[in-house]
Amino acid sequence: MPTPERTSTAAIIAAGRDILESDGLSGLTMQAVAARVGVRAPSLYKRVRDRDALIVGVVEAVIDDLSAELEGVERELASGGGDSAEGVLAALAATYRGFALAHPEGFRLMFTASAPLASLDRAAGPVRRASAAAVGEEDALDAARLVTAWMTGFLQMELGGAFRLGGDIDQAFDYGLRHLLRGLAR
Amino acid sequence: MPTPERTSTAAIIAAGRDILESDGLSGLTMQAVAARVGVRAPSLYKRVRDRDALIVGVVEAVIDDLSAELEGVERELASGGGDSAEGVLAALAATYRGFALAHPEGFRLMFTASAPLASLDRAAGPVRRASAAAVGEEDALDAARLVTAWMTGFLQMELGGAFRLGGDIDQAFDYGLRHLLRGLAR
DNA sequence: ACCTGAACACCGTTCAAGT
DNA sequence: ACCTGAACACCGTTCAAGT
Repeated sequence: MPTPERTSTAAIIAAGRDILESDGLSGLTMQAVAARVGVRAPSLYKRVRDRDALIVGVVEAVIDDLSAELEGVERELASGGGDSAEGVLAALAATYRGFALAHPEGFRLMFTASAPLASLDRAAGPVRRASAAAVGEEDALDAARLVTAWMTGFLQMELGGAFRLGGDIDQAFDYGLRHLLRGLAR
Repeated sequence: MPTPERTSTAAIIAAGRDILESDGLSGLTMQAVAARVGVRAPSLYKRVRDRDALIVGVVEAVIDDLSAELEGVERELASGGGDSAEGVLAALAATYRGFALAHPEGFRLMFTASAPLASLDRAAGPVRRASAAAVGEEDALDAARLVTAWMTGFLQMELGGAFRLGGDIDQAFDYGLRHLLRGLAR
């Protein structure tokens, strides 16, 4: 006899994201997720293969959100017109940092759990296109990797508390961005 | 009646590092470490508070090794003389990358598990001093953070397979280093 | 003094049985 | 068709009992 579904994959992923941010990766247990969506842990296996697959789903959702934010900035600045490629890169960097500080656990997980290639590709698009505008198509990939690697490493360090030695973090971010763009200028 | 010790903290940490590199963090269990040093899991609690403390000990040992390598490069180039600050930074970056590729799990853990401040401070020394020589004392900390963040992010991405989209990774590293130094040049 | 078996709590996962 | 209790394997951790 058919029974109505009591939850959904989307609800499970959403619950996973909430729990991840509040309790960290170790708190992201099948039982915690099940309790939040109102079923027992074994029922989750109807929708996700195992805990690893759930984590990948969560990471994918996080990356999609980040992509949407970056694409939004890209669109705004394009429609406004008159923005230099450097200005676009600066805006993307600020957005990237804002996202990391707003979703620290999800951001860290992006580089721990292996996300689907398509997600990463989409997220890399805006910086990649702004880099092409700044340095030309030939060096675009290398330049985008330079910018992305710096942002990623900086935020990893900021979130991990590696900047405990002092100094102004906002200023360090600004210094890094300025000198990075200077190194890329043609 | 006193009994001779059958293991030591040093042996436990060393076993932890081996297991970490071969089986990853999830394989680093108390039982696996105990088996490797020849005791039962409960005996480990005589020397380490819990699994988290063991992980911190492993990370500290990894950072100390990295620090020693970086200091070795610093010493060599100083005694050789005639090396520009940029040359020293390039050599340190190559050493940093070599270490990450040789000990990928340990390297990743450096930014996941929170290491003691003193360890991080020591590891940051060589890049910090080379940066001071390159850009002057006032901007040294910001410049060192720019270089370190880029290296860290780049390697995090390389190890995590975020470069699956193609392109030559060695060339991307070289491109990044060159343009970074260009951005820092006075 | 150090080591161990036994025990407990907790988690991931499977599966037969319920509706 | 979906959900659940029961069960199993595995892990971290504690502790009384061994030597």
